Amino acid sequence: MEKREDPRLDATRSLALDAALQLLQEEGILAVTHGAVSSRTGISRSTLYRHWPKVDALRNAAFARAATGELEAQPTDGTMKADLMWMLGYLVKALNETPWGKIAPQVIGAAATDEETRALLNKWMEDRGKNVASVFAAAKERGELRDDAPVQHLIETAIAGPYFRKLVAGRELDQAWLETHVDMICFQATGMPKSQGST
Amino acid sequence: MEKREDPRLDATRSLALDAALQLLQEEGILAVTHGAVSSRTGISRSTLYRHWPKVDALRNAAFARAATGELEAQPTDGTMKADLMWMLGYLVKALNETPWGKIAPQVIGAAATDEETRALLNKWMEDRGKNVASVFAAAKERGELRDDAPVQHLIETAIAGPYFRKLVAGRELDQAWLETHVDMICFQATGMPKSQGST
DNA sequence: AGGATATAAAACTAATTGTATCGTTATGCA
DNA sequence: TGCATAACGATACAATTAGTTTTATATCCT
Repeated sequence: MEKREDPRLDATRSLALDAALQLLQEEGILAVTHGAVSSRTGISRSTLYRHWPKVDALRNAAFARAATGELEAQPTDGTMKADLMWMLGYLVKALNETPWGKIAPQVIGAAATDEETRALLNKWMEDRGKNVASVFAAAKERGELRDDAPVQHLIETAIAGPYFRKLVAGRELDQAWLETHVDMICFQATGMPKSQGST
Repeated sequence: MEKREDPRLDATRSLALDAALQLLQEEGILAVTHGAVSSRTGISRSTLYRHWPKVDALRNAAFARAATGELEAQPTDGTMKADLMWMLGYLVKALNETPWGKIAPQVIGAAATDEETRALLNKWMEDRGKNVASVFAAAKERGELRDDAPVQHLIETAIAGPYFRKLVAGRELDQAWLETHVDMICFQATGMPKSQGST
């Protein structure tokens, strides 16, 4: 009995947010305005205002658009090093190659003054935390972890590395760096200087 | 032979930037406008425009204002743990208690689209890196480091921890967390599960 | 087919950015 | 001390942007 949603609504939303995300990446958050999106899409300004009555709503929607579709169910076999390489490699790839990597700094900036953006960022971070936590859980199962390994802190550190390097320090994330990072985490977790490689 | 600078110039700059920084902390970067600063200070809008012809220039100046006066020459004696606790404690304090902590997320956001802001942030990060590097250098001198300790990576990790936790993840930096963090770095650097404490 | 609703077009207000002009006042230097 | 310089204040103005309102047209669901 539920009425079907008018397909025009979603068509407009989708078209508008694609353009908004593009603007966001190319010219920054300040360039995301109803007028600019209208110009790019041909959608009239009044329609855009009906969908997102305030410019902040439009910008938040653009942020949210970039934060979707990143998760995937995935392998958890082999050594902790292999698992971490995969999981953090996934994160690195997201930062290097998806819109999220380009706009995350601006999300961080906006989160400082906008509750909704803060919530979006928290959710994203929480999801990353769960991903990495699952790797540690599997490693514990296998008995790879030393007894007093500070697991919570290591999870945070594992994620902090790529984020800080790319977004705050503005340096590059390549495969060599990632392996150094993962080796560090593994050493910390297992107490063993080097696990067997998996370049 | 150099002409003395008109003291009114610096008085205006100082008064205006104090207000700008205040606005930045209270309402975010978008609230920093010539009009708003004029209202707070009584300085006329035309004068502000003479000092900072574009709003970006004003905002960058406000950022720069927050990034000054943080460095200090300081002790480098005792164990690496003590040194790190001091050095990173200093960083934590800056993030928790100075304007920089409040505005850094917005600096990160602005750095994504503004060259000048990026340069400011890079400079800040570089200075932090040097601080922490000096601690490692002293530790090496003392023979505390294990041979294959990934020093560069550890420096980055030491700084990444507080920054990520506070600015990206939005969580709190307290003394207990800091000690966990420092213990982790020390373990990594020395290979010893726990150095002697210095809470 | 017909009612409901999404979109388009346009006019309008208010705020903000930035420029330009002019008179006033304080400063530095001879 | 006096005077040229230049910093400041006031005002008016143009251009852009955010946001509202109204009316007409096109599209969808039942």
